[in-house]
Amino acid sequence: MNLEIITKAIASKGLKITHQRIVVYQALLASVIHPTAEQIYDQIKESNPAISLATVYKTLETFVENRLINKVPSPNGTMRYDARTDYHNHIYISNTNEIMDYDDIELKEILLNYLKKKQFENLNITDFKLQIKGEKIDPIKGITIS
Amino acid sequence: MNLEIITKAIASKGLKITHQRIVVYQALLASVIHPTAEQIYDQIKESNPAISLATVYKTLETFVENRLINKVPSPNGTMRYDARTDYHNHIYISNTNEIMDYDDIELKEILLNYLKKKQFENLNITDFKLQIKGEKIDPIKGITIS
DNA sequence: TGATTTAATAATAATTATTATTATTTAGTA
DNA sequence: TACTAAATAATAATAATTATTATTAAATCA
Repeated sequence: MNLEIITKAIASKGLKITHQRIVVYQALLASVIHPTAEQIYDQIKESNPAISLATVYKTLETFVENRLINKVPSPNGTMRYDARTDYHNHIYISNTNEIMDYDDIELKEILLNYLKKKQFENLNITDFKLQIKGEKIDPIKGITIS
Repeated sequence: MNLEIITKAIASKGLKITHQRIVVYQALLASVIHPTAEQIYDQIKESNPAISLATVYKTLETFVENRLINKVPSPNGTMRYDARTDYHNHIYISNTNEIMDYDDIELKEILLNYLKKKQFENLNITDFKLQIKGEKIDPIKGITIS
């Protein structure tokens, strides 16, 4: 991923460009599983052994506060992180513990339409998404993927 | 809530009827906020000071394993519990930290239709729900409810 | 550019939420 | 009623996350 894009994204939120932030953001952008803070830490520590786990947590929280990334609660209770901030949905895969993105403009339209039609008294809707839960099937053996 | 219904529900899963289980299940059924284990513990301990927090956790987990109740991950990372097992959606209210049920047959139909139409390769969908996030509005003052 | 200021980080302690352990108690059943 | 397996209380342990503080680095500005 382009380093310039990364530094610009961080700077655009008025945040200082630091090596740690670049590395954490880069790792999150490169991941497709919606990693935990610890998974990001494990991934970056080989090439950056000086970065501490607490810094990873702090950095991620800073990004979330500045709406550069999103937090995703997962069914097993640990927080996951998502570099995407545009509209999309998630599929939680229970047998691999992955969280995958699910994109479909049609779905977004359907949901927007639906919510517009309905009345929600005294409630200001700030977000909505279809949460799909499923299990990956090994096409040969059936559902046995760990 | 009817004690007989509660004991029957517990027994229907082949679980022993204990005072602790009755009290925990009763408290969950009576709650509309989708409480945490600790909130249930706080609520029941006045009339049942001998029940320990660990028992509340254990009891809830037993209920979840036996599909008598459901676990609901929340945006702030702590687990919430839900006595309902029939199809319904949730609205997470960020300014009060409540989780509310949202029921609509039409929505269920829309989503079922949609998912049936789409192809998900190598994925067995086990659950889906619309996750709505919002904030309660004080009709007089605007959004200021804590 | 170099000094200064302010924010960020590393190291680690502390906290919170949850799970595990084990001795004791209890529910279901013979 | 007594037996046996399961459940509970008390508490220790663990996992995930947050707080603290001394140190370091980035941005500002003279």
